[in-house]
Amino acid sequence: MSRTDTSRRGSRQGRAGIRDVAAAAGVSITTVSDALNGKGRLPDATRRHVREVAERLGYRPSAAARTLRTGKSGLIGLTVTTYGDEPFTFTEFAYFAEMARAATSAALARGYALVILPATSRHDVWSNVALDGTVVIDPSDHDPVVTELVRQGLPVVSDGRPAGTLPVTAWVDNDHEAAVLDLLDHLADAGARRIGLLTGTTTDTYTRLSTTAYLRWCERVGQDPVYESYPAHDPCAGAVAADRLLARPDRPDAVYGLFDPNGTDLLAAARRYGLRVPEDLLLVCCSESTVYAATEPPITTLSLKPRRIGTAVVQLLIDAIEGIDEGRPVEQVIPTELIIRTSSQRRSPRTTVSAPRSPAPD
Amino acid sequence: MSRTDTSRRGSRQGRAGIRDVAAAAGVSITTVSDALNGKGRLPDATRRHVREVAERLGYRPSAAARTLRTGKSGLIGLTVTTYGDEPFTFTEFAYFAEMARAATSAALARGYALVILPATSRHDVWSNVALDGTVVIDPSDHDPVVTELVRQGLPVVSDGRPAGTLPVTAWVDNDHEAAVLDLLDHLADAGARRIGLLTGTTTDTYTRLSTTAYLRWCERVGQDPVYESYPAHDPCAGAVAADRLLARPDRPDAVYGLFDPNGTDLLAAARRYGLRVPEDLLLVCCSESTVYAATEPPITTLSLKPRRIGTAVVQLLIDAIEGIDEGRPVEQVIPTELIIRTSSQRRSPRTTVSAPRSPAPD
DNA sequence: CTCGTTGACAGGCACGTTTCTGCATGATCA
DNA sequence: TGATCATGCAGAAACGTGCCTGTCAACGAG
Repeated sequence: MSRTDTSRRGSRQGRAGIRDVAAAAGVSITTVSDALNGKGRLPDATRRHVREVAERLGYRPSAAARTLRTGKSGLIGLTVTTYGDEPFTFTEFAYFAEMARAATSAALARGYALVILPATSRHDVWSNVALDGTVVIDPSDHDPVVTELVRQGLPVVSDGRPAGTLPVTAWVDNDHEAAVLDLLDHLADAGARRIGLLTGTTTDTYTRLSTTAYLRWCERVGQDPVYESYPAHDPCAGAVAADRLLARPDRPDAVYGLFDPNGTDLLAAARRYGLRVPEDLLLVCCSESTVYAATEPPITTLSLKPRRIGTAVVQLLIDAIEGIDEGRPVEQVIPTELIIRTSSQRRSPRTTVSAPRSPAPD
Repeated sequence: MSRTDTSRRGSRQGRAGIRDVAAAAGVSITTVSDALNGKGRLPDATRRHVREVAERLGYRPSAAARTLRTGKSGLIGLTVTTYGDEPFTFTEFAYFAEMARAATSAALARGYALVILPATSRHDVWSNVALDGTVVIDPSDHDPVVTELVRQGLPVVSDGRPAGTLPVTAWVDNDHEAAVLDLLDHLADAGARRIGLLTGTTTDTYTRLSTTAYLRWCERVGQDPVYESYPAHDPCAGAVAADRLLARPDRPDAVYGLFDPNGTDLLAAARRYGLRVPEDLLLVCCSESTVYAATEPPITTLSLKPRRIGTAVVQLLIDAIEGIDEGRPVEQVIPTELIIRTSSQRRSPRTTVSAPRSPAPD
């Protein structure tokens, strides 16, 4: 009758299926599957023969069918928070790029691929992709996306410790408080008497922890806090805030900027006010950019080691996916690195006779 | 008998399937599918009822099953060339980040998600993900990945015009030659007598087109070309090459750097040789970074408009996927933008007698 | 000679959708 | 009044794998 015969309709539109391979090799579908996946018990001769035929036909197994059958897609979501309607904010470019790069490499090495999914995506896109797990960057408190993912039984690993009771599978983060305290001590050692802070108005964990660490340090050494906040996702607001900070009557003689562009912004502001770096103003900012190695003067930066974070996050996630994380710790702290350059080091006290710069030509 | 009854094994592991929804709503599977997808002819009452039940059960359709059935996954590959074992080279950070950001947004707006897939990926990863199409950034001549994808019948759109006979579906690019010619004219207008070039040793299209445009311009105006090449993927080589360029006996009085970090590198080199910018040396580099707005002095940059490119590439690709590109052009040229800052503008010609700098103190 | 055992494969079900086809029911119309 | 048609839904066939369950031959042991 009209039963589905072996030839079907002849290799359907150019793409060869497992059936075609089986027919061409003169074996059954099971044998083909086993031969290609290294399972079952087949003599090497058969295995080789099947592989040859598959290669000749250009056979590529259907990812969808395999995913449907096995329940594993080999896909990992990379969720980035959004400001406005664009994914990942401008000030995090270097950090995000490095982190994503490392995460991509790490995932690839274990046979997984990354899918970029902004947190505020349309729901239909989220449900349209089969994920084995998700990496969430800096999840906000009680993130609905994370909650939904966990409810579906998917492992979720976050970059940045989760706020509140967010039920992530694991997380990776720096010890932001220790890093800030260290850095402030470094500035104080270099001779800073009053250290200012350029921080953000957002409530994310990084900003919050760094700022409270700063305030605690101030309290400990008995310095009045002097800081300016600005919306970090606005590319222009940083320059204005830097200017404001240096225009204050209680102008600091050292500044730490929490965000990547703060270094150039503060340097520009210092020039406007005729302040020499590092003689009159010590400067440190948190950045992954290498431009600060070539500025005049080179600026000391705090690196959060995004490469290591990206790698660690993916490893933890894949471990959870493959179920080999039972006894493993669910949180991992990556050390930061203070890259000390000219901007935070006072020369030997020869500066007493340095030529006077033009105060403020413009 | 042991026929598959309606209850099956009871909503299988927490995840509700379409069957469960059908049973709970007292309708057939077809009705559920039609109700949720807005197809078929159902009264609003039924549609609403089914949606309610689905919502109550927390039903999420299986992406894998849908993909298997429809042949569309809603996934777009984003292929980046790799140098070494890490995806996308360091010098392209800002460009890549902006481009990827725009591409992600554009894809999302049309219901697609992006999968990051380095070109040199293991083959098993490539075949393990069901793609509807792929964006390729700067494909090399006769790229095996592109060839393979096209052979599978998948649309491929490239950022950067394909070299040789690479069979891409469509491509988007800037008019690099026109951009360089424009930029050199701008430098000449600003008073440059001998313009140097900082270029790369790689053979990618961008480098090649830009360099030949430079050579053509030199020929046209009768200037001897003076340029240095370096491997652009090496983060340190740029500084060395910049230094070499300014150390030459036929030192240029204006330089265009093809890559993002060249601006700070050239600025640092200029300082080392005591050259004032722009008085003694005019500077332009190709970059998307905003740091050049705040350097001392601010540096003129050529922007390749990665946002527009990312958006255009994705639009073209999705048009091809959905088959609405029949009459459309398969190539699209995005205009560049020269962001003119202090580094390429000479003040009123008062510098005619600029003091001779110390040639090479170190 | 029979029986368990092992190797080498084939049959067929299930994964969870989408969608084509088909079957009722009532309304419309010649 | 029977034929035509739109409506509202159900059945079931795919989609291409992976894998569980058989079958059949060969073979050594009792």
